[in-house]
Amino acid sequence: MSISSRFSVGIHIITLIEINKDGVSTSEYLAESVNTNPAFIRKIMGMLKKAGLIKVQPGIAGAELAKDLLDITLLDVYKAVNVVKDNELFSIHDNPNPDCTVGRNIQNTIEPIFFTAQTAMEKVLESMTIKDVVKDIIEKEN
Amino acid sequence: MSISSRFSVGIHIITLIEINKDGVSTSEYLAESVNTNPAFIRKIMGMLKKAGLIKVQPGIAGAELAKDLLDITLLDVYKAVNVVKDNELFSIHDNPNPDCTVGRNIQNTIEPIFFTAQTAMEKVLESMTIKDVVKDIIEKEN
DNA sequence: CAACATGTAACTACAATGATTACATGTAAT
DNA sequence: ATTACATGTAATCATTGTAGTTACATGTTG
Repeated sequence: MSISSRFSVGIHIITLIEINKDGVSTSEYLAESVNTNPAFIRKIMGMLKKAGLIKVQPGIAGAELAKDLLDITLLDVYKAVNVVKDNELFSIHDNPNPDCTVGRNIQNTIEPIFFTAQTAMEKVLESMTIKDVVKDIIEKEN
Repeated sequence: MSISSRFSVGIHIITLIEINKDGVSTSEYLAESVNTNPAFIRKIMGMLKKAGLIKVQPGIAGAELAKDLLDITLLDVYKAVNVVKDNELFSIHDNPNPDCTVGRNIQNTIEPIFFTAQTAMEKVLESMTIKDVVKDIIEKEN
């Protein structure tokens, strides 16, 4: 199991739109950098648009950021591309036997632990912004 | 995407072996509590055994814990059942375009962030032991 | 040897992913 | 308005992982 690459592709897209802000970021242009096909990029762009992170319009070439770099966290992107449902990073087997001490309690016991673990992960994503990513890439280029 | 229920089932199995320590925990008995089939339970038991968490022997009915309750963390179980490969909770799209500033740096920029996030999640799992789970279940019964 | 449990392999149905094609919709320039 | 081109979106496909199930080989004990 791995969290879908839509997440890393989403980060790539937003980062490139910023770095290419003086140019026109079409789905074809972005697809070439990501190394996939334009339709897949457009699907993800649709999700980012729906989440209010980027601006795209039918018929008009190119995408722009809809928010300041500092106001787009990696958690925003993660949620936008719908890779993990709320509180469902871990799946819990269903219908354990209610006639068994463990069976009738395991779900309620495990659920808060999984929630805490998932939240800890998401907090890290929330602490990083696209600005951090852009900055790091620019530094790596020098 | 969700992390396989093998993880929660693994926790269930170990917990039940402990709570049923005066009885015999066969794969059939465990399967009934988990509400699945014995072969699936045996597959997971094989993983837990390989990881040194439980003791099982071909031909001999029942399983026992191989370690003290306090020494089995949820991270141990998580790693045992092989639900997420090391450093691969998040997948990163491969072969981004090296001719693009973003393409040639995105992987190296994102990788440590994802590692930090995954580690934060796993630290939570490491802080909880089967003893905590058993204790919570017993408390819930009263 | 009989009864029974574990260890595995094989097969199935199902769902998610990412690639790809195709086409409808929308915009702008001529 | 027609042409050129970009976005939006649906449909299809191959691949992969999951969980369920059956079957049987292997091992132990009475």
